[in-house]
Amino acid sequence: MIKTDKNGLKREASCGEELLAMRDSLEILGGKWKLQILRYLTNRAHQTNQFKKIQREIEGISAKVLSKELKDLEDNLLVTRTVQDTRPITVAYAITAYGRTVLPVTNTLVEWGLNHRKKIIENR
Amino acid sequence: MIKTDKNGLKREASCGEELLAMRDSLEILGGKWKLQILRYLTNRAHQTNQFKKIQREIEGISAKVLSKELKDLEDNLLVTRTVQDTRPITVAYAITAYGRTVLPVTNTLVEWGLNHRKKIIENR
DNA sequence: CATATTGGTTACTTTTTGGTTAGTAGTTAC
DNA sequence: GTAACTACTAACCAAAAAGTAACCAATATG
Repeated sequence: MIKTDKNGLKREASCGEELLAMRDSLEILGGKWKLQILRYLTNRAHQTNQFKKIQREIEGISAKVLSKELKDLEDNLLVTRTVQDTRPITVAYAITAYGRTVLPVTNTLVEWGLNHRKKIIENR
Repeated sequence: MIKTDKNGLKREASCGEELLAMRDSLEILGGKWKLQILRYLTNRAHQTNQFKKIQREIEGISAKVLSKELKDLEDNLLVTRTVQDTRPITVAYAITAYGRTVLPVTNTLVEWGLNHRKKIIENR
C-alpha cells in the first residue's frame, strides 16, 4: 500500500495500481504449486535438490507438472537448474537471490494457513 | 516459519506442516480473483460496496464469477452480504474482521508485484 | 538378463476455471 | 409502455490446468 516515489516520497499506490501489481504477482506466483516449490527450495537452500527428491517431498505433484512449474520459475529467474556430472546424471534445482524475495509472501501465507486451521479446530 | 506451541513455546513448523498450511491458504484464497476482491473491499471498508460497483471497478470480472467468488468468501466468513432496503434493492458487501487478517498476504503480493514491475522496466 | 533409478517427455483424459449471452424480478424514470 | 438500473442465475462453451500412464536413455545392481 505504501510505495516510494521517483521523488523519494512515500505515497499510496492507487487502488488500481495495487490491483494491477497483485495481478502481476499472481500471474507469476499463482496456481497450485509455484509458491509451494519456492518455499520448499528456500527451506532447503543449503541442500542439493534433485528432481525426484522434490517430487517425493512435495506430496501429490506429478513429474509432468513439476517439470513445467520448474521451467516457468526458471524463466522468471526465481530458480536455477544445474545438471550434475554424476551417474546416473542428476539435476539440482536451487532458489536464486531473486527467488528469495518471495519469502515474505510465503511467510504470510503459512502464517495465515496455520492460524486458519487453528480457528477451524477451535470452532468445532 | 515460526509457530507458537500449545505450550507457549516458539518452534519451527516442520516443512511438511508449512506446505500443508500454505495449501490451506491457497485453497481458500487462491485463484484469479479472491485476493483482488479482498484487497478491494479492505481499501473501501468505510464505503458501501454494491455488486455492480465492485464489478465495474475490478476490471475484467464477470457477474457470474464475481457472484460465485463473493459466495465463497462469505462461506469462509471473510466478507458479509447485506441486502439494503433501497429502490432498486442494492446489496452491500463488506470485509469482516477475519477478512482483514488477509491484509498481510495482499500487502506482500502488492509489494512484490510493484518491485517486479520495476525490475522488468529497469532491465529493458 | 531383469530390475531399478534419474530426469524427464508424450499422448490422452478429466477437472477446473472462466467467459458469453440471455433472461428474470422488482422498481423507477420518461 | 418502454427503457433502464440493480442483482443476480442458467445454459452453454472454450481454454487452461492438472492427472494418468506409458515410455525413453543412461547407468547401476543383483
